[in-house]
Amino acid sequence: MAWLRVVEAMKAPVGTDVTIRGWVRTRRDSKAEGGLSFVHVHDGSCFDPIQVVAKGDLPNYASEVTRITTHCAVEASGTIVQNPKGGNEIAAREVKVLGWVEDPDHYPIQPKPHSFEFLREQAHLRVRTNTFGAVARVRHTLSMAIHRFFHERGFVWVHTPIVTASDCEGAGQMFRVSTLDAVNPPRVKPEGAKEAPAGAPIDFSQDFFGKEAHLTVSGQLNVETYCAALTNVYTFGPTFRAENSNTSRHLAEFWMIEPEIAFATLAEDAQLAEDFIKYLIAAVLSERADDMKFFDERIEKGLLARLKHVLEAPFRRLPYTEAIRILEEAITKGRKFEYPVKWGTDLQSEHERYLTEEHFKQPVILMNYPKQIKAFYMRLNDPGTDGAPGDTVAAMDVLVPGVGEIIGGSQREERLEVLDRRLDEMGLPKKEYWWYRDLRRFGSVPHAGFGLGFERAMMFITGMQNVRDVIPFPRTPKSAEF
RNA sequence: UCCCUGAUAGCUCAAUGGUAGAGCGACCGGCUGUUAACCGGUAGGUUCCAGGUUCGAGUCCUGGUCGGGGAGCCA
Repeated sequence: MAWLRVVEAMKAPVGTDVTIRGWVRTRRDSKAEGGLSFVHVHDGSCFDPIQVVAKGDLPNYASEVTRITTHCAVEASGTIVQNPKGGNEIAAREVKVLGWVEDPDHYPIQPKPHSFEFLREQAHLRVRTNTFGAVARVRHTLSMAIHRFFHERGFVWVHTPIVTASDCEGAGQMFRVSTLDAVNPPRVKPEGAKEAPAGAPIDFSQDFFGKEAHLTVSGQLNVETYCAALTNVYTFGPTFRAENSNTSRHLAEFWMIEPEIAFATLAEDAQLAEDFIKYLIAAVLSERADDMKFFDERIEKGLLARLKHVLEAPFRRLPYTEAIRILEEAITKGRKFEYPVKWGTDLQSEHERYLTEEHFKQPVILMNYPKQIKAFYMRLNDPGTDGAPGDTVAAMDVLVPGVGEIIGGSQREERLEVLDRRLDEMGLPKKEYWWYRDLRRFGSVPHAGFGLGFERAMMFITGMQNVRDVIPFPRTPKSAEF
């Protein structure tokens, strides 16, 4: 008898002989017809469990079937029949218990609502619940859609390194990677001295890589090198930030997607970002309609309407300078903000939300920011772009209703002399960027890219409120239990 | 890191400084092609940790640990 996944058994013709395997959600008993039990079994292949109907004449009915509790592992064989209220169920000929749940009184997961905070402490078991099963499937579907989007467009997936020995990837505290004795590390000895004096600098030349090494905070600088040969490339991998951030939107370990396109300007970068987001939404809506219906009903009311709106609305291109003007106008009309609006300063999230949720009511791509609030590698615009009162760079942020910033990107500075001036202005050592600068010396072309935080995209698409609940085993300050 | 807030049964929560309780879940029984099932009963406690005040602390005080919300940083 064929073993079918639950999703297949649900669609099998009435009369088919099947075996299913999985974990029990709930069991209900009836004394009618000489005793029968309704056992709901799920195996992760779809949102709904399948109902197994076990009758009292099964040899192990009293001894085992009626003792089944939530999350026992079972194998059930029988015939597909029509449920009186619609849908397939299995009239069981045999129900085997493959794994009991010991001490069900103290089993943490019960057939009842649990708080996400509690389930985070049971990360090894929470994936057996409705919500986290749905999150896992959507996360997989989103990952596949990301690769498919780029693959269909001729992009090459580049595996940028996890360990980096350059300490110049930009802002953000990094995790150190070292094999040195942390308690008693080797220290630099002065010329001719036998012993290093107390408090001397640590001698990283003796470390594994011969220099200080860290976990990556971004693959962008590396991926730019492949962009300058393969034209269209992207990274999709883990990223690490040792910031002491305790919020519902930050992780110490998260996944990031960073496409990089050659022979392209900011306008093409923005178009790519819009096409990308719409592709992802469409893919998840069509491939995981069951899970998305659950998120819409139980996690965020109106989620599907919000996503469909993003799918249909064109993304509004808006120069930063124009955004400031709109915000100042709103203030003169009486709109109150906690933080002031001033050209040259970064927009607060309340400003971003006003623009995308109240003023335009559609996704907004903010472009051309003041150079002083952006990174060194962003391309310097011509003076007077958008009528700006100061220098701007070709940066863009994609803002969406309900979540705010979801993508940050830019056209990169391809002119060596301008890049060098920016490095000098920001006090960054040119020597450390020697290979990045080489790209501007040997066949430099205009290019652009952006970064999308994968878990933030998950929050945007599922409506889940805490980033710790859209990754299997979240790493945050003071927390790496699993 | 800062501000606010919390930690009591497997879970969600109550308990004026004076015998630690309920609902759900688990277990037992009743009823029922059940599906958030329903009805009755039973069991279940290091009140986060370490000190302190008090005749007496779940409750008050001090310190810590961890959780949640917000802010900053950002993706």
